[in-house]
Amino acid sequence: MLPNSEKPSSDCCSANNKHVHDAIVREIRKKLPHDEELFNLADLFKVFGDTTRIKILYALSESELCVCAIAELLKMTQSATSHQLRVLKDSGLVGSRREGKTIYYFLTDDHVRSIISQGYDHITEDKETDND
Amino acid sequence: MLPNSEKPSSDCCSANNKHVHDAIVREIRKKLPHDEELFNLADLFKVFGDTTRIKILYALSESELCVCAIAELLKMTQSATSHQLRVLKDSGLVGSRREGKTIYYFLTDDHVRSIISQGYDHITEDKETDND
DNA sequence: CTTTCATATGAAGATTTGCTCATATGATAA
DNA sequence: TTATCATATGAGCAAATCTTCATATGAAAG
Repeated sequence: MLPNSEKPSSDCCSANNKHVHDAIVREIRKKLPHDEELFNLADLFKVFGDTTRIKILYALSESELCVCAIAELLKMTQSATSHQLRVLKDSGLVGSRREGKTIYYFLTDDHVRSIISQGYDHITEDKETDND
Repeated sequence: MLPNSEKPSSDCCSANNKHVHDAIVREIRKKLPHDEELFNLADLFKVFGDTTRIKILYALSESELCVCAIAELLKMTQSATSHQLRVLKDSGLVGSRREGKTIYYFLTDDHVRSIISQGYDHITEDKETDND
């Protein structure tokens, strides 16, 4: 939290009063990560932001799987599955391993499990925030 | 992990061999959360999957802020900011509080901080997974 | 080599998303 | 009440996204 002297003031936003919260804005801007990092962060979460991919990640957290098993699990085309696996692999969340003609996918680290787990905690808490 | 008897077999996917991994698929399907939960989970992460919203969440993790302060911080329109705040509020990640004409937004719980923090950990690890 | 099988990929179409613009709402001041 | 200020919201457009279809690649079997 910011020191008291910089607490938001209620008269704000009119052209001549804009400087009132300029101080706070500057203060917070200093603390924000750089745009590139924020962009990468958003990009990472974007990967989690799709039901198909979440399902794949969940499945892979149980066992490594070949593409056709995943496709069958998702009841989706092999093609669609493969496209999504590419997204997951590009993001570094999953890796792959060849065994003959088959290619197995697996989670590369435990961040995936913990991120999903935190998200799961959030949605399973039925906490209503009725601030209107 | 699945018991050894259910480990993926390398001959899979041909029409007559499909049953080979049917057992694994069934096993994993039992362990997956219901579609609705997975959908909600993806929806939650979708909220984090945008640079603007990540920036807002990061900012609010420092201090509650009024809309115009956030808009100024993001160098974005008041309208665009307000639209995104609505998304954040609908997802339950932020709440709002009125003080005169001004409306202050704030984080509703610490899941936001921990989820972002986990994501940040992931992207700042320069771990190359070169499994092709 | 040729065929088959498991997977990958490019193009295309439908849907979703994030911003802008104009306007609405709701609280305060005059 | 009327004017003003902070914020909210609906419509519309451009860009991103996800799936399908057709086809390409690459390994193993014949």
